[in-house]
Amino acid sequence: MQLLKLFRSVALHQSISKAAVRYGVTQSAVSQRIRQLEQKLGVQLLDRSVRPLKLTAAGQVFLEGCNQLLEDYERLEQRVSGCHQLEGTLCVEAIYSAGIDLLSQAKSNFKLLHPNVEIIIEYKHPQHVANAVREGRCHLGIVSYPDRWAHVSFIPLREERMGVACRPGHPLTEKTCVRPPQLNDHDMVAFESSLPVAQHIRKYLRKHDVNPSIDNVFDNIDTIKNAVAVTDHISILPIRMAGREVTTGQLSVIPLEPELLRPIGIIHRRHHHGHGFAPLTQAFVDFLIKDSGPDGGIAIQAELETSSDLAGVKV
Amino acid sequence: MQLLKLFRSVALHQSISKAAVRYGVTQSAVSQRIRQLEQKLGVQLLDRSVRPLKLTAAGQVFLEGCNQLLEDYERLEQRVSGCHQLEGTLCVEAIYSAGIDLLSQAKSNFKLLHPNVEIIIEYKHPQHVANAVREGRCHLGIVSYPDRWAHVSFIPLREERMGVACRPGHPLTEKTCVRPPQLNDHDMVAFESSLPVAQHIRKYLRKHDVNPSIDNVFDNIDTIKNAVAVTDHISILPIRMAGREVTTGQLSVIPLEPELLRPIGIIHRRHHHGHGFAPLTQAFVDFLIKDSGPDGGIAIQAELETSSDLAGVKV
DNA sequence: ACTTGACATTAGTTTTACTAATGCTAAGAT
DNA sequence: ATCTTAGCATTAGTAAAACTAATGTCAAGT
Repeated sequence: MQLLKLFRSVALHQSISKAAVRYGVTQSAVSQRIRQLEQKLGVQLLDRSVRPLKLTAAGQVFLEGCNQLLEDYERLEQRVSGCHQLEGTLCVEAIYSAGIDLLSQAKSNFKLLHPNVEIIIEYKHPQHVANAVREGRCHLGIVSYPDRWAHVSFIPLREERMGVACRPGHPLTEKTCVRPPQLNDHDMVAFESSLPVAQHIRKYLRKHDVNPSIDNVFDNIDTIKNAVAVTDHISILPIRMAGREVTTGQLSVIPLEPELLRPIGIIHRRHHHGHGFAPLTQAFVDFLIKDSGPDGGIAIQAELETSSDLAGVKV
Repeated sequence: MQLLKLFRSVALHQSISKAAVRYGVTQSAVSQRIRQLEQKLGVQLLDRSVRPLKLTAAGQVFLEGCNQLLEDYERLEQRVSGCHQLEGTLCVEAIYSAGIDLLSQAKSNFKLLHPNVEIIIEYKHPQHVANAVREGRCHLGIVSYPDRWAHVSFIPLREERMGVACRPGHPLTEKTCVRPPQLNDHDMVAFESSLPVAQHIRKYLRKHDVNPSIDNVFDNIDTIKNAVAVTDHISILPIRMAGREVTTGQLSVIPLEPELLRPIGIIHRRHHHGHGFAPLTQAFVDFLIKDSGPDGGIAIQAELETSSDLAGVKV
């Protein structure tokens, strides 16, 4: 079953390494497992001689079968488990920037399904979120940049594409995408430098040999958006985060090229020797994973995988 | 997938230990695995408070689903693998008593499916079969009493119920079954004492405190049947082995009670680190397993399990 | 031709599955 | 009612499978 899901993931992404990220394991592990599957079936499923890899004829047939089987199995699981009506209280802490749109919607949808569940969400500085998770003061955390948080497990949710924000009518808006050199020509506002996202952006800029003048730093995305909207300054932020302001005409956002991705995921206390999540927590994690549809990041697309299949990476 | 097959096996046998035998693992392993499945689903599948155990409501639903899924998967496997037309030569050695009826039929049926395959079957003394397998002089061996053959793997096929054979009209034929004490009243012919089956029977007799007079021993079941048919002697042999003689009225066979079972199985060289059977060998093993329907022994019934699922026991 | 991203491969480690031994309990026997 | 037996659970220890980290190889883009 697990193996079928993995294969489906590889097929959908047309990539072994992407599937590996999705499942929180190494590329090597997926490679070996798929190879095993092929051996057992006695057929080549993937054509690895082209990039990106594609399915062989047998692989396509098998993919269809997988989809059917996995769907059937999920249905069976539901039927057998009998819809346990969940109740209880769940505490989640999230970084403001990633969490607010992701979670407020998820929260209300989840409560529609399980009316007796109370969900408490608090928005904090990344470090506070990680601490709260580590010390057991909340069940789950929503953060970016998994590798920064030690002693907790990480479940990837999505990767958000970053773009350049500026006021409408700004000279940059004539471009369809922005390349790093162009950033030198404009003043910027940026995230406060202790935030992981700021470090990530700095690394990107250094890599592409640009050194824009940073006029102001803020620890809060709303302030940044505000500053950009009322001045000629530009800023780099997750494209999706400015969605509302773009539709109301307050901001313009142009994609960066080459693309810069910001991984978002769930962190939780490591659970050992078979003690997984509490049922409520598990259900919410599953919900978030299904909910986090395609975005700038990992195309989760039709993959309706659940967290029980996804190994929490130890970081 | 494997797990679903295991559950199905437990459900069909209404027994964890039977399923364990079927899959060549310990009762403990099956117990743990089923428990795991139940935990993952969050439901009780088996009602263990009664003997023999029975399925809970959820278990029955799940069983149906399993059957459907496994069937679909098998179909998919076939479709994807594309019916490889097998060819080559397969050497099998078998003990005379167990093999002759089992194999001659299997051989012709198998050759119907794979006309380009040559199957060579030789009938030998048990020790010779084991040696041939161990030394790689043949691909497979058919023997009884798995635990006697060291350094090879064993795949269980069936367990044959033993009975008392005598000439028609013999006083014993009035009974519907024979209990050990009654054996004391008649002279016997027996298997040659080096044969595993002879040792097994002796153990049974000792356990039930009978000590019948054994007049003659033979290393050959046909000679025994002959001797029984033309004298007042009785003998203990696998019921199924006298099938033809019973229908033609040459012999009578009455079941022993409590029952005495003789396990029959396939032995083969142990394969390590992932190197399984050659495709042809694998196919024939699968064929034998499906072929060996219900008998006096393990009720394989509707279980269409294949050998790739069955672990070869190391003995 | 060179670089890069993506997959394969290998050796070593962690995790999972299994065994062997023992304990417990329902069903049938005395 | 008490005893026996067959069958499942449980445990600690071991074997096997899965995974990681590091390195090698090759297709596609610069």
